[in-house]
Amino acid sequence: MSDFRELIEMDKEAQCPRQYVLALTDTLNVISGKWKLPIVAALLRGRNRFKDLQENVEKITPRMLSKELKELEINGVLERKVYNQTPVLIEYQLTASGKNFANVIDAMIEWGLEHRREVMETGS
Amino acid sequence: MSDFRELIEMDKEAQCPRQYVLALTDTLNVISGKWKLPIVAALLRGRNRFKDLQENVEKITPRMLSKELKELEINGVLERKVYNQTPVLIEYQLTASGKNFANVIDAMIEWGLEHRREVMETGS
DNA sequence: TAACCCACTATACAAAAGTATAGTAATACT
DNA sequence: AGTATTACTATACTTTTGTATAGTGGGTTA
Repeated sequence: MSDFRELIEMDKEAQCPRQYVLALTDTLNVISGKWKLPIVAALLRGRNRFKDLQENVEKITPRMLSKELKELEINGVLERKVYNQTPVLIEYQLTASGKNFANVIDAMIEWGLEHRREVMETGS
Repeated sequence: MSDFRELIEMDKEAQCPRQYVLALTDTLNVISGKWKLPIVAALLRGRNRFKDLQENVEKITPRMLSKELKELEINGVLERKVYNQTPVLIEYQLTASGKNFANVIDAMIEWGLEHRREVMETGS
């Protein structure tokens, strides 16, 4: 049985263990806001230069892109790599964790699809 | 192979299918903001009256609780049930979809735990 | 040497989200 | 009659988040 479901079966008065709350908070840091998820998705699909991201994440301004990339870097989701060629090449690459985030996106998509089926059926 | 990973393997220039985007958006509607996830978590653990939620979701004001419950109801995540007893009893119960949301929370906790292990190891 | 591309940064502003505090309406309890 | 409980609502405010628009600095190309 999974982590959280296990918890649900526990004593109703018990608190959620601190490490689970921290883990959830970390995950929310990658999801929260308008842009982080689209950026991570774009990087999963291989667009990794600043300009590529500007083009592929619809209507994001350079200010927001810059800001979000910094936060994702701080949170260990991606790495900024500078290649000292001429012209200089800067790439944003997902870390191992960043790549694993596909699992979360997947769970989200699956829930969303199933939810739509449910809503259809029950007519709410 | 999972929905999204499958996509990553596809043509890099292809767009994300619309239904996946919609599904993701639905899921984000349950996650976004400061309070929805704690409320859903509390309901999964069985606290389902307004007052219970006020006590169990730390520091939420009645205004926010009311607002979030309405949105979650509109999105088909929970149902508001009025029992015409005296005194009247009002319960908020997760729908089937709402209960399934434990899967997403689970994926999030798992990613968060694994991410912390990764960050420890690589020392970033 | 002028225009162009890349990768941003700066400033000001607008909109969305959340907080603080108080109040309401229905019923029950003493 | 007065206090308590449940389930909220109303108003005003602050904070956070995101937008618009312009500009910078290094290099490259014509």
